[in-house]
Amino acid sequence: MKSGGVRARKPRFERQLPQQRRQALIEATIECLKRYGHEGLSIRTISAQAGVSVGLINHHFPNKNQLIAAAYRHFNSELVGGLQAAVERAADSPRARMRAFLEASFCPPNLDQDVLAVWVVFWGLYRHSRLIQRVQRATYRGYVRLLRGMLTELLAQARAPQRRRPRRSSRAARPDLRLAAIGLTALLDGLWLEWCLEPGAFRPAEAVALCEAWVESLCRRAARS
Amino acid sequence: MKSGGVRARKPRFERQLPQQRRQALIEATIECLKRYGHEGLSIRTISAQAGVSVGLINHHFPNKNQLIAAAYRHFNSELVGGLQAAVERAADSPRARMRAFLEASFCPPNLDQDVLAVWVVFWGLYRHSRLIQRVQRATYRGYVRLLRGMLTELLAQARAPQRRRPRRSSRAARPDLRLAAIGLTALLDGLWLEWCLEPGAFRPAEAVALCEAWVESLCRRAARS
DNA sequence: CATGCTGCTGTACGATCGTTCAACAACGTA
DNA sequence: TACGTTGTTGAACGATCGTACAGCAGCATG
Repeated sequence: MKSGGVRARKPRFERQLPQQRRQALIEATIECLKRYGHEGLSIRTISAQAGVSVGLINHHFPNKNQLIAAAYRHFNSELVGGLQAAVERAADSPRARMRAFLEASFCPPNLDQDVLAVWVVFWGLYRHSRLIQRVQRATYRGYVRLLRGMLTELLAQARAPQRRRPRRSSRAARPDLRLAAIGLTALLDGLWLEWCLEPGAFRPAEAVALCEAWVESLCRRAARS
Repeated sequence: MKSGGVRARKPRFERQLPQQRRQALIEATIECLKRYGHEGLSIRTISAQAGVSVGLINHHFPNKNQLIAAAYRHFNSELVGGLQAAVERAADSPRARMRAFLEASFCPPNLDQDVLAVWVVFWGLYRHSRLIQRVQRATYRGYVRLLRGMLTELLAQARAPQRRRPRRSSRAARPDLRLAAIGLTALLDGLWLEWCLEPGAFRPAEAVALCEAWVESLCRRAARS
């Protein structure tokens, strides 16, 4: 019994600001995806996870698909934001920034079997949901920009010591460099996928080493003009 | 009117052997996955696609999950079988066999957006279905054996010209070779994924070239003992 | 303490899901 | 032609889905 004679009746629910509640529902959605996969994507499962009633979701989101799209947007921007923060936290050298990027890619919370499971469910929705496609395009752009920015930094530095004035516009990368960039992305994604599927096969540091070796050979080729 | 006075009444359905019907249902399942994604995985959608009634599926399969697992098994073995056939069709040189493997990997019917969509749905089921996990383990083994076989062939040939008798057991590959094999798988899968997501980004032949360059540098390192 | 706004609850509804099963009918066989 | 086997149909069942909505109740305000 507390605070004198005042009735200590516990409220049956707590009102929250729409913004906070929306965020909680988004996080509950992702948690359900981690736990139950595609079957976790039901209004009742999500509302139970969030500790609210079934009706609340449609009070904050026009329909289920909008909630899922919002969760996808959140999940994407968490990834890109985390990588970007890691890069900005690193030293100023282009090589150190690339290393920070790679290490963040092969670290929790990104390197996680549950996280892969969530991605896979979202990818499964991609083909048949315009909402998901829109979110994908919007966030993937940030990822590509981040990675491409680091690569051009690196290549500019690799070329610089040899000749002061560039022979061509630096925007038009030579075809093998374009291919090498494509290969780096593929290697990165492939290693990430492989580790999540079979975490015992290799250590994260080894994945970083493989990617760095690729980048290094790329720089050597660039230096050879 | 045909064949004289005999009633030409069209039968309402055609009886088929269980084996044939099962196969037809499996193919209808995959077709539904290509068309409708995860939402295509319903008894009614699949039976409509196969042109049969809703009850027939449970006559040939104990339940829906068993049908899906059978479809997954079929899909997997089609992939591995196709790759294996391409390898065996190739010339006898290890390098030619590897090239055939890579070219088959970056060709229809494997290199297809619809096919990726089907894979993604299956992967989404993986975590929460023991049936799918069992099928995955059984078929993935064949894929790994095929790829590893070609790599050991290649490396054995690369080492042979230099020293006749191997210094160590050829089974215990040196750590960087093991890593390189992991990297090749990642590069292969990553490029495949990337192409399916964005078919315009590069040509299949370029993907083959990237993988072959990786294999070549791997052979060079092996030759250096 | 009374009032109003609105976040929130929870029942209800129609649609669709996987599965069951009794009846039907195609087709080999006698 | 009649029969028996069995592949096949399709209605029906209970469960669960997403959504709607009328009313409850938390909390700031006066």
